[in-house]
Amino acid sequence: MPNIKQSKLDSLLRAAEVSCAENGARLTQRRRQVLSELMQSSSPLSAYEVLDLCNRSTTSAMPAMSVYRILDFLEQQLLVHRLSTSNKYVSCAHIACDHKHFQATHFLLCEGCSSVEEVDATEEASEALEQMAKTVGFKLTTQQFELSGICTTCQNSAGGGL
Amino acid sequence: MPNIKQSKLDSLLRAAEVSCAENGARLTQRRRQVLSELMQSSSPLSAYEVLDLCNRSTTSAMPAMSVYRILDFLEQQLLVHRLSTSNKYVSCAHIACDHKHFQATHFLLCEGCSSVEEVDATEEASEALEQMAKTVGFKLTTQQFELSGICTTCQNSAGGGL
DNA sequence: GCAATAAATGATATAATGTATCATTCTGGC
DNA sequence: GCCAGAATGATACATTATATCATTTATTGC
Repeated sequence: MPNIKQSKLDSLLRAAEVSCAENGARLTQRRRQVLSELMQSSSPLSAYEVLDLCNRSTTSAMPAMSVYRILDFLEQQLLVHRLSTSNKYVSCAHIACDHKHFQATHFLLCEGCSSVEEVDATEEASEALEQMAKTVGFKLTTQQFELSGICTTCQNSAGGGL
Repeated sequence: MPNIKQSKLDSLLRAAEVSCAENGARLTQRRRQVLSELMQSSSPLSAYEVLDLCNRSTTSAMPAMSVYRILDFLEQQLLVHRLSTSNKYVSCAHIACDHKHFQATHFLLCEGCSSVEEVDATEEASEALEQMAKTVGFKLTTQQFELSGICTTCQNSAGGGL
C-alpha cells in the first residue's frame, strides 16, 4: 500500500540524505531501504516487520541484526521515532521541512486504522504535567507520550477504518 | 530488599484478598506469591524477574506461563499495573485504601532509583492533552502516561540513589 | 592509485520474552 | 464422593532482541 507518491518519497529520501550528511553520517543503501519502508507505511512497524518488507523487495536477504542496527542509527539521526509502548518505529514527520525537535514530541495512535500522528507538545500540556509531577516532588526529565484515540478519518467512517 | 514491613505486607495482602472476593475471584497461593513479590519490590518487575523471585523463595518451581497468566489476572483485578513502556509490572498503590481508579492513572518513573510513583491525572493535564489531540482531530480514548524524571529522594542525594 | 584504517554489513549463535496447547490438579456445589 | 469449572503444570514453540566475529565497503593519508 504505497500511500505516498513516488516523487514525495524521493524528495523525503533526498532530504534525509542531506540531513545525515550534515551530521557527518551516511545514508547507505541499506539504511535508505529501511527508511523507505517506514516512510511508505501508514502505520508503525516492528523491527521484524521492516525486515520482512525489506526482504520482500530485494534479492539479497538482510539479517535481523542489520535492521536493529539501522533502526538505532536512524533514530539517532532523528529520522525515525521509536514508539516505546509498542516497540515499533515510524518515520519522522518532519524530515523534509525545517522543523526542529525543540519541544517534546507526542504520538497519537489511532485504534481504528493504526495510523500515527506526530504532534508537538503544547505549552499547556507540558506545564500541566510538570505541575502534576511537582505535587509529589518529581522533576520531569523527558516527555514523550503515546496517546491512544480515534483519528478524524475513522471518526467519520463510524465503525473503524480497518 | 524488603523495603516494606511484614505487617504492612500482610495487611495489603488481606486487602487484596477481600478485593478479589468482592469480584467473585480468588487470590490463590500462587497469585498471592506473585503479588507479594511485586509489593515488596521498590521498582517495577518484568514477568521473568517475578518468576525468578518466586522460584528463589519456594521449592516448587513455577512455570513462566503461570506468571504471565497470574499477572494478567492481577491486572484485571486492578491489583497491579502494567507499565507499557518497559513491559514491567508494579503493584497498585491503592490496594488497602478505598481509592477508586476514576481518573486516568499516571506513573512517574525515577531515573535515579527506578522507583515508581502512582498519581491520578489532574483536570488540567487531561484537558490540555485532550485539547492538543483535538487540534489534529483526534479523540482520545485512554490516558495513561509513564513520565521519566527524578524523585525527591534522588534530587536531594544529588547524584542518584543507586 | 593504493595500503591502512575505520565504518558498515553479513553471518551465526544464542539469550530473552511471550504464547499455544493439552494434561493435571484443585475447588466448591451437589 | 462426584462433577464441572477454575487454576495450575508441563511442554513445545514463536517472536523478539543481542552478542560476537568475519567480511565487505568506504575514507584518509600518502
